[in-house]
Amino acid sequence: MLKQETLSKNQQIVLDYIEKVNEPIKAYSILHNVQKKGIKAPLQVYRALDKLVEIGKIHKIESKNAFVACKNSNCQISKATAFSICESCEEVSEISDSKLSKYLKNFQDKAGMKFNKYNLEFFGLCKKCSIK
Amino acid sequence: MLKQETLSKNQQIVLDYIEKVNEPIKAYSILHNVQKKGIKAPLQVYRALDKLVEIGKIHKIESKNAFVACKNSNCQISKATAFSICESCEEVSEISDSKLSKYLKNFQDKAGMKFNKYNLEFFGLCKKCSIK
DNA sequence: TGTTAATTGTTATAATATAACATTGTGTAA
DNA sequence: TTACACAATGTTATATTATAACAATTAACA
Ligand SMILES: [Zn+2]
Ligand SMILES: [Zn+2]
Ligand SMILES: [Zn+2]
Ligand SMILES: [Zn+2]
Repeated sequence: MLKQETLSKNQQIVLDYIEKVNEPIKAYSILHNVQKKGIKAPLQVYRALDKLVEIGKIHKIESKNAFVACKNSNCQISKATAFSICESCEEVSEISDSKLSKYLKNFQDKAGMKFNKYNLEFFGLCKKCSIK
Repeated sequence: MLKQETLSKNQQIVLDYIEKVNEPIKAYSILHNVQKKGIKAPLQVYRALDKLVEIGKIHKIESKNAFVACKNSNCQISKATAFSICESCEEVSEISDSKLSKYLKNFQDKAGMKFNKYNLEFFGLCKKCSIK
């Protein structure tokens, strides 16, 4: 079987919504907002989320248990993600920095262990919030 | 009031247990294991965990919702953490690499945003598992 | 077309975490 | 010492996040 190139109905509904809101959103919030489209149960949302994460269309912000659309055409496999998170207004943005990703992809620990995947979450104050 | 230098009873019980098991452990698993010490409710565990994270005695492994004792005397404030996680055996270890931490502490995003805190989780196969 | 795997639908439940409120302990200063 | 402020505790209930189990349907392929 070939790798799917089109999303299934529920996957598309969930992705459309996540792309529309354009900020990290939680699973049950997605559920409430797509019920009019016929998705009724948490599992339908979680299954779509799992697949969308797997194919790199969305990422999970682990520290928030929230999901956000990928903004970086380079990370379609979702194996190398970095985010900045404002501790005041909660704004999250995906970092796309080739130097950083190169550095991290090549990182080895002291035992020589290499990694095929990483997730990095930075916390600080965004521009808006640091002026206040 | 001076900053506390001794842990409270529940904080000490929880920390003792986490240090003893020496691997990431989940809150409810901690609860089950410290009930004989008089801790009866989830909140008692979560409150201790919150404090221990805050003072850097333990860290939360976000991708696993688990807690692990700090192995790195340099990160007592818990603001710069990095872990390696084996995708096969689930082994987790804290990375202490001054080059890496220096690089990340000084990282700025393209908008010039600087960060006072980060958490990095690497995934791969540990030495044992990559031989198999 | 028959076969396999992916997706869906549905109900129930597990696992993780916090709200709310009353009580007790502990350090500090008048 | 006593009174105050704050940290920590105890307790019950509930909120939030996520998965188990199983039946039915749909899509891709040989
Ligand atoms: Zn991305
Ligand atoms: Zn902000
Ligand atoms: Zn540490
Ligand atoms: Zn391993």
